Amino acid sequence: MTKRTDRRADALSKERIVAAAITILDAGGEDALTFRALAARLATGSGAIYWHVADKGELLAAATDHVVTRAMSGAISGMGAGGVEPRAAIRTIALGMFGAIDAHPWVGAQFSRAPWQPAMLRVFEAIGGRLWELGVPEGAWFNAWSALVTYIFGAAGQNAANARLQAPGTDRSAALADIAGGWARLDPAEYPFLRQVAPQLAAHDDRDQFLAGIDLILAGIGTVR
Amino acid sequence: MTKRTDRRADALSKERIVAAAITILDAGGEDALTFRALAARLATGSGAIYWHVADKGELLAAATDHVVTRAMSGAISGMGAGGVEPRAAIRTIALGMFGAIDAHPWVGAQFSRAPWQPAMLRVFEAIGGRLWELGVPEGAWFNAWSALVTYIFGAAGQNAANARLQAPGTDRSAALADIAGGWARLDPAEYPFLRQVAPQLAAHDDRDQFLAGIDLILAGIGTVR
DNA sequence: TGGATGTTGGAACGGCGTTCCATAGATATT
DNA sequence: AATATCTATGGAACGCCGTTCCAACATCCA
Repeated sequence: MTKRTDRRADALSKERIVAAAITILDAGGEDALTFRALAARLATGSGAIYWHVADKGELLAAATDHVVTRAMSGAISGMGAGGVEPRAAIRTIALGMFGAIDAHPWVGAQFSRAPWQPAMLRVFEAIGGRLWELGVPEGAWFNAWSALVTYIFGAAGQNAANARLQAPGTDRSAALADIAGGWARLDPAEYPFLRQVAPQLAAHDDRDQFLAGIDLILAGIGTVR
Repeated sequence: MTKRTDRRADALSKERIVAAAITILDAGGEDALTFRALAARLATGSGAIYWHVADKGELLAAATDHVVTRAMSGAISGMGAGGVEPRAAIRTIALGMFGAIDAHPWVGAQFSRAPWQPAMLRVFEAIGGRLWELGVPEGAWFNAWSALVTYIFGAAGQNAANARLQAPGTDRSAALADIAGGWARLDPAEYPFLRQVAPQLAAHDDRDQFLAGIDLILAGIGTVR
């Protein structure tokens, strides 16, 4: 019925459409993904795309799912067979998500629009499973899990947002130095703290910063006994 | 020059436009805010609005700034004059942001599009200042501050996203029970953790959950000495 | 009083997501 | 083998969006 033979060598399919969408998203961000651009790239009409995909939301969800799935399997395979210390495993998983969103900033905005996606469940489970291994007491499972997951996706998403709103040409450290410079020039009476940490804002590494947050939460979880 | 007299009793102004925008956003979400709807509500044309506001981005930024400013002053006045335990103060500020985003879910999406807004700086400073009072060692200031701020805005934003994508009529607990039910029916071999915590997902309170995360991070910060 | 200047509001433009539909290719039926 | 049916295609058209343009009006200074 549906797929007895390929009627054309370049037949459309949801997979081909999602792949093209990811290419466009990576190249030009979320605004660049239009059904017209997609149709042009696939040498077809926009109507044909709607035969395989319900709407733009489903397309973005499918693209996100694809990226997250790849990142998760990459992180897991990177850990090899069992025996990894649970805290290290959590860091690896978190970094996997961070890296995926960093490489595909449009994914960051997508989390807020479609949580509970299948690929996300694997991430959720992976984090939760390691908390078990850590010996977190049962009463604290949900809170510990929720804090970690919230932080991971929140931080990665915010990082992607920063990347997204940066002018394409400019480099990150210059933009950051600009903001830090602004902080350093704030009123000392009203903003003593921001003035104080401005140099660290300018110098910080997003990845290290992200991991430091993970470690703080893990340390907090460690106090629950 | 600009404002010697009011030429009309109902003269347009950025304040009136922003107020109308907030009303529309609260009533119908981000999609409902269009320049046509805004013009209709203000009984004018879309062109007139552009005389006071550069574009939709500036309008959303101004609306966000307004809401955050109000929430912050509310949180601060709620604490009375000095002497509040720093951890309690941090919880109050965090809850203020959480409440603001909960009441105006569209604000959640805005953070990612325009961080570094003036109102945000006050929040940033308030959190940082309390870390000082807590006696966090200087080397840990930036990490502790960053983790807290990231968590607060990430969690509040995700919570708003969940609220946003819920059908207007349906109630929260039913939707949550649906998702929890799905978790409970997952493959036990692949998703043991999610099956285990599904009941807690169904029963949890977003606010308590949010605060539990704050407390975990504060506990983690407490281990840095 | 008469330009100059600060505002207004509605028409128009290009682009978007989506729908519609005529049609071609593949399969099923006789 | 001929016909009918169904899957899949691609381009035109619809309504809405953000934004720009501009003719007209209100107010102010000379």
